[in-house]
Amino acid sequence: MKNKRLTIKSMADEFGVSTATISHALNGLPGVSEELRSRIVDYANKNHYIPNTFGRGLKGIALKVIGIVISDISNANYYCQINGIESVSDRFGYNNILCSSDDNWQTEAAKIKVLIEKNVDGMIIVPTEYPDKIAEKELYQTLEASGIPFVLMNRLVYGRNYDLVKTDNLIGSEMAINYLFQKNHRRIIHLTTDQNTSTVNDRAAGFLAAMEKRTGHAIEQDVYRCERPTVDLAYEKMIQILGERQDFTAVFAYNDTVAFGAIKAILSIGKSVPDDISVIGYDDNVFSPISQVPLTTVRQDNYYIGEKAAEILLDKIEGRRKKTIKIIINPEGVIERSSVKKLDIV
Amino acid sequence: MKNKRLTIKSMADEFGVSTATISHALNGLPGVSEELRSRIVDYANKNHYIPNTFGRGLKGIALKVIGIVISDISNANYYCQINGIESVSDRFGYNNILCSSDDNWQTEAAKIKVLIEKNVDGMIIVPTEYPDKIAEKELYQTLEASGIPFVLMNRLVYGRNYDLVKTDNLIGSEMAINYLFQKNHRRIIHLTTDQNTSTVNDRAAGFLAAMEKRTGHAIEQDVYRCERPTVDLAYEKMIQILGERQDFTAVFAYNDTVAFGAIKAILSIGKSVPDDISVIGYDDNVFSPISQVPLTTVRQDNYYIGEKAAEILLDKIEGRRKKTIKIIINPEGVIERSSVKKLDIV
DNA sequence: TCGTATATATTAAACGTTTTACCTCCTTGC
DNA sequence: GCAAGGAGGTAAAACGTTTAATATATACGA
Repeated sequence: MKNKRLTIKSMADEFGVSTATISHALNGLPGVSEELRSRIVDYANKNHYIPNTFGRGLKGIALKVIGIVISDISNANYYCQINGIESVSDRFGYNNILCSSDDNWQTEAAKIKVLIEKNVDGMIIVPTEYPDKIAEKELYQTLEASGIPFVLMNRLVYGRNYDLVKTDNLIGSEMAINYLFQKNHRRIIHLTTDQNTSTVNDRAAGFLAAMEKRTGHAIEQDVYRCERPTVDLAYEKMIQILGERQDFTAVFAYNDTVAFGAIKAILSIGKSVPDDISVIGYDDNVFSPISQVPLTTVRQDNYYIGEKAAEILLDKIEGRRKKTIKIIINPEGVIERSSVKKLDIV
Repeated sequence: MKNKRLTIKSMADEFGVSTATISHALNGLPGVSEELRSRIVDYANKNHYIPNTFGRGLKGIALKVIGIVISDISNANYYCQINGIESVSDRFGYNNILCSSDDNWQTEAAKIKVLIEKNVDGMIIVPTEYPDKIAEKELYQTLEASGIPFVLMNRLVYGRNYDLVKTDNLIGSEMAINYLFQKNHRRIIHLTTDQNTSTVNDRAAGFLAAMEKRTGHAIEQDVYRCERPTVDLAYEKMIQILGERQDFTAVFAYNDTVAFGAIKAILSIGKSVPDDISVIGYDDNVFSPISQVPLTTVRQDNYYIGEKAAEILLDKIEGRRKKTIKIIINPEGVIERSSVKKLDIV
């Protein structure tokens, strides 16, 4: 009893005309009388005709769909980026399909393959880390072989030269450190994660470079890593750090979520943020203004990043651009709230 | 120079055999010598062959894809539900495509139509409110005509009898009110939103019913609505309320995000939460434990909801279930944190 | 040696669309 | 009265895959 979907052929039978005529009528092509056309169109609407993608796709018609593969939908920042993407894809008449890789490379590879199979017209990918370099190579070869244009967002893939839109995390870190120095902090640690993404690495490298520049020597041991950037794992790591040393006055967190975990840990041992220890985050999460201690953090324009990525992708899809391009956007700066205290000069 | 994708036909030419042989080899069907099969399979792997969905789809082969249309990807709660869905769809070998309607009915209708066009095997939908009832009818007729099974999640569509998985928001509200009464609160207001979804309506109705039960009379005027459930809009509304009256001791918020806005407003006029005014939320957001005032809130098992929705959908897709089913899950209860104070008995 | 399996491969149709080339009628202008 | 052209339509191929039906060669048992 399964509802058989309306097809061009069935309508052709219904009207006693050829499939070509139905197709022409529905697509507004010449060669059909106005009278017949309107009868056909009315019938199609009344019966909720939706063209079969497979039939169309096989004819090589662009379906105007772009696939987005992000690393973690639970991260509120992506929401802005996705909005940015949607604003431009809407403008060009494209639809988006969103997949989350959950920062798992196997999931990512699977989702990308599904998108290739589904013949999306292009992809925007936030690449995850591949511990298995052969699998990574495999995936990108498949992607290239598919001929589907794609743009990387936020993170680059080491050793590969693809289109890319991201912020300059080195500069972002420098902004954070400069801000802390301005507030007279000198002993600063960086709490980040074990992931080997360019974002993580750049923010850590930026931290070390800025410390080097300011103090003449960067201390690798001041960089701490929790397994993944969650509140709970950051909390645990911070507890551990506080057990080992308390000679620092400020924590520069990899992102706001990590900062939340750090703050939770500091408060839990009876210390105050920012009176005892200052914390600065990165990303300007929606919750940062209303978190336990409203968070001072480095802000980047996520909406703009999404827009740019989509623009480049559409240029590629529609043949307006051939050469690969990398867009590196500067962070907007430090948003001041109340998690950093100005110290007296020592 | 666009990379032509590898096709069965091109491989048939390459090997000097028929397309049937290639297809059999690749699909592990009998009728091909082991020697030839392995040469073909090797060649396909080496050249990153990915079968063309359009060709397969046209043959009526299930692609094992389910479409998820949620109302708001920025809402962290959906993340758990999506995880629940993925856990079961993974188990059955299905992939997910995620779309966000942004709580906009036109967007929702557009995305659903794209999913129908793409011939997904099923959908899980968190339906938004349609001010235009004709458009709503239109959409659901199209959906039914498509023959694609779907399950509603979280919210029902008024006047329609579809498969559904949701929690009992009436009971959730009652839990919140009971908890507040236990803490000796008697004068309670409800801050919710203008949206006409079943979730909003049920939580408000639950509030009024519980108040009626406890006090003998429910006061419609104790229900306040901001336009949409965002921190900022809830903040504004709460500021306005506080300007009009301060005769209540507790606020029951529609969800945690609204609660955050309410708390922000109360603090901003120099009052304390919970010492002056208590606030209870709903949803148990990831940020609720670490918000400005750690939030006491009603918790529901979102992962389980996602799982159930996916299970029902897959039963429908694979023909194990015919009749429509509604699963109404009880909320887990109130999670106690520090935004509600126990009052002295008056 | 024949008939019969068996293994291996092919042919051709089918799925739903679009599109090119073609057909038939009717106007119109000369 | 006829050519040219337009309007309204059809036939058939093509896209990439799967699959039922069929073909061929080889091996085997009797």
